Amino acid sequence: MKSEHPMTETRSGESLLFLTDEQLRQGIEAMFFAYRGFTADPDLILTELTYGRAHHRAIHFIARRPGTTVSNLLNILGVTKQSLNRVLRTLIEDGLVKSEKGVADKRERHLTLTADGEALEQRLSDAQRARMRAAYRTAGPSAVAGFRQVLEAMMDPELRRRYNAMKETDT
Amino acid sequence: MKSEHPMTETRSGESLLFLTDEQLRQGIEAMFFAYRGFTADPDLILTELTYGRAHHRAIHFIARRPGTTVSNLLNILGVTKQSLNRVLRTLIEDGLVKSEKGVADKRERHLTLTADGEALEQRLSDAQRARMRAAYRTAGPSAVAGFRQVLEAMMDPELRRRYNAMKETDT
DNA sequence: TTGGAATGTCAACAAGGCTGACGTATCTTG
DNA sequence: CAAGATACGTCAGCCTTGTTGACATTCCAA
Repeated sequence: MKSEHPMTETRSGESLLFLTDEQLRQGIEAMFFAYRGFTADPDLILTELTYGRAHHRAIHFIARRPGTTVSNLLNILGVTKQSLNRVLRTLIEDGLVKSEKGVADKRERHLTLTADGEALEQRLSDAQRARMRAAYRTAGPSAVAGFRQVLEAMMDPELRRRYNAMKETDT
Repeated sequence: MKSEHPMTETRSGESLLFLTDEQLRQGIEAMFFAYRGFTADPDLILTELTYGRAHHRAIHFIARRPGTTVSNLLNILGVTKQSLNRVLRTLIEDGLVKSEKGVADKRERHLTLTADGEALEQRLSDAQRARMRAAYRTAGPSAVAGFRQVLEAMMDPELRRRYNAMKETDT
């Protein structure tokens, strides 16, 4: 079970090299280390404001879908409403997010960023995009395409659906 | 600033499409959603054992580097020794990890998995690899190469160094 | 009019980060 | 050999962010 020759090829010329346990393990570690880098820059900004990643996530998706409802946000973020509510409350108190009763359905709360909220969102996403941009530049366009394909294939179906819905409906 | 034509090409035929803010934002969201999938399967197993991701990370890197020291693990994981120690203590108490005084340097503790620890490590990494393998199959070999390139470019230099060191020295 | 959906909120708890302070072996170096 | 540095463990306390459970309010829709 230990060392099947790594250069084994199948009939159709499709390499199996990248499916060895060792290759998969390297992919796993790459995800682990890369995710640390992915969050490192925004985290610095958030810490100095005594916010956390949860605040960032809320701000990100409110920015992406201005006027979104609480329950929609709950579905995207995959946390309990109590957890989200704690974060939203501080953001609203601090004047970064505005919560407005729905017009069609007055039970719903529609969330939007205030001017201050947008300013912070810009700071955070600029920081995060800078690293992403550098990585994209280093790796090149075709690597980026592959990167996106693998990530998408790794998502749970329901989240993949949401992810693609987010892409399609352009703001 | 809003809608530069997305198909703009530069002199060398290098597409800038993948560097637009919108493309970068999609990459950011892809990372977010994919990481959820990435951790979902091991999390299920861990929860039923009343362990968390912190335990998984420790187990993973001890498995990868049997006999590694506490301080090496601290550097890889990027947490405080108090935090790591809390996790290690439970793993040792539960008989999954063995901690032994160093021979050359008796201050050091060398960590290895017990048979039970290896069994759990197998369960966890099988679950995580299954999803990774499926994603790799779906996306194909060249996508996988790109995936790895972008992730590596996204890491902090110090972590990239550790990541590559981990690859080179084959167990 | 009534059931259920959407939302908010209180309380209590746990995991897993963090800092700070200390203690104890054990190396290493002057 | 003495003194300082290093590796590790641990106690205490704090924070964020997740959880469950219970309950109130508002309002849509059948």
